[in-house]
Amino acid sequence: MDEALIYQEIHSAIAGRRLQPGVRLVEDQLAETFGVNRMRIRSVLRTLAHDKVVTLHRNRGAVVAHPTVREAKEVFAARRLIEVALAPEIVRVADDESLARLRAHVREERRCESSNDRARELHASHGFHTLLAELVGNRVIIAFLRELMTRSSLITAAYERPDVSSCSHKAHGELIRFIAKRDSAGLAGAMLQHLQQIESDLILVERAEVVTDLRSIFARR
Amino acid sequence: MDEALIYQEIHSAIAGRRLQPGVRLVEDQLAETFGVNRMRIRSVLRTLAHDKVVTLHRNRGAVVAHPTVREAKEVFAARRLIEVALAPEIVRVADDESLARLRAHVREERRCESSNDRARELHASHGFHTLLAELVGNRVIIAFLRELMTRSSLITAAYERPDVSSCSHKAHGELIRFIAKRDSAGLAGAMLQHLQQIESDLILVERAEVVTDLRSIFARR
DNA sequence: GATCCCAAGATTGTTAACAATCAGATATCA
DNA sequence: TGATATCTGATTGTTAACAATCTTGGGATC
Repeated sequence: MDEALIYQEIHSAIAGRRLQPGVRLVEDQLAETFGVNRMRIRSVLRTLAHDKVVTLHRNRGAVVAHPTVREAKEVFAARRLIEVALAPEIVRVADDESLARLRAHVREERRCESSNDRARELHASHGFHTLLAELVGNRVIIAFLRELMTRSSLITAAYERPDVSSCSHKAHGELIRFIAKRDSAGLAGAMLQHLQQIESDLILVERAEVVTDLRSIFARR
Repeated sequence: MDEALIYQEIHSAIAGRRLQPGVRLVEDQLAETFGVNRMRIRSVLRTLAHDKVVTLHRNRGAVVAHPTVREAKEVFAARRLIEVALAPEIVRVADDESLARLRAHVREERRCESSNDRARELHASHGFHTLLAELVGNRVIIAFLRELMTRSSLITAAYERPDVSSCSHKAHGELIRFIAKRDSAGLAGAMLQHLQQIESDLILVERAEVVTDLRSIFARR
């Protein structure tokens, strides 16, 4: 199995919430799972760590990254900066075909939302933001935004409210309407509001480390 | 020697133009140079490749990356997008101490320019742009900008005009004046112009591969 | 009953040897 | 001479074994 494929596989498992923040990634297990040598896995884990998707602890292996509150805020600030700045570019390049692609994507989002699979729903929602960058076509920006979306997935997994009610496809529909009107200022404003809404749907408060040591919990009794 | 240090060392050698685009990076040589096992080097080279600082060719090793013209244009477009969007943030956070740091940096740039060491001059100039991001303090943005500056170094090394006459410290002085006036629109405009100037100082035309096979050149005679 | 200590097992980190591949040199033939 | 095939050395890719380190569980001690 190719190294790039293993990277993709683990990456999408994390972005798709099949691996939650904090989960340990044991080299031997992964090596056996993908039928490759342990060295391949080590190399992939290094790369993922460089992307802030996993965290490496010396002599103690890799875990799925658990973003700090500060990191979460910085990621969202970066998204606001870049995605809002992208608005004029999007309006500039968007043609009828682009609009059709965007609308098709929102329909897909609605389907995912009604499927009651939160991970799938979020994946579709994030795909919309990446798609906007893809329309502009700058691969550097696309790569940045992909990274930010992956990290957003981790952030959501770590800090999501229990009582979520996102409906981001509605916000996305509004964005499309501004693009169709070629209103870049309106698009920028709506994008800013949308991103602020997403962030405010989180509980960005540092929690105490999840205690796995049951003994210390029940010691009092 | 720590792996992070080796990464830093090679990275700064490339960013500082001591290693030109296209230069081969032989694992054994690097391993001996840094007094470590070859595996360490392999791992570092993978990471550098992921950063687009080196290019890996299967079974043929690593070379210092030689950005394409398209890549160069995309990097500059990304810089315009991000650095211009950063203007309001910079004006918002900049205090007297920030201005002092910026002015000190420009003085350093002037010294470097008079030293007639083009690599050192460029390094100082790039440092100014990174410093602006550092003032804002968002580590995600700082990382993005660092990456963009490194890639800009490679682009300059590959596509610089022979008759350079940058004087970027003058443009930087102008930026500082806008910051001092708290004029974020002016800062944004000046930044855009500055970045366009830098790009137009390059010759962004794809060249034929440098021919190392002298025989094919002199075959006609 | 709580705390400390130590050993065993599990896991990661490192190394050196071997295999596969490529580039350049040499040999072969028209 | 020029084109093609083959060989050789250099370099990269892979593997398995070994070393170092951490975690866990049990027992000794207070």
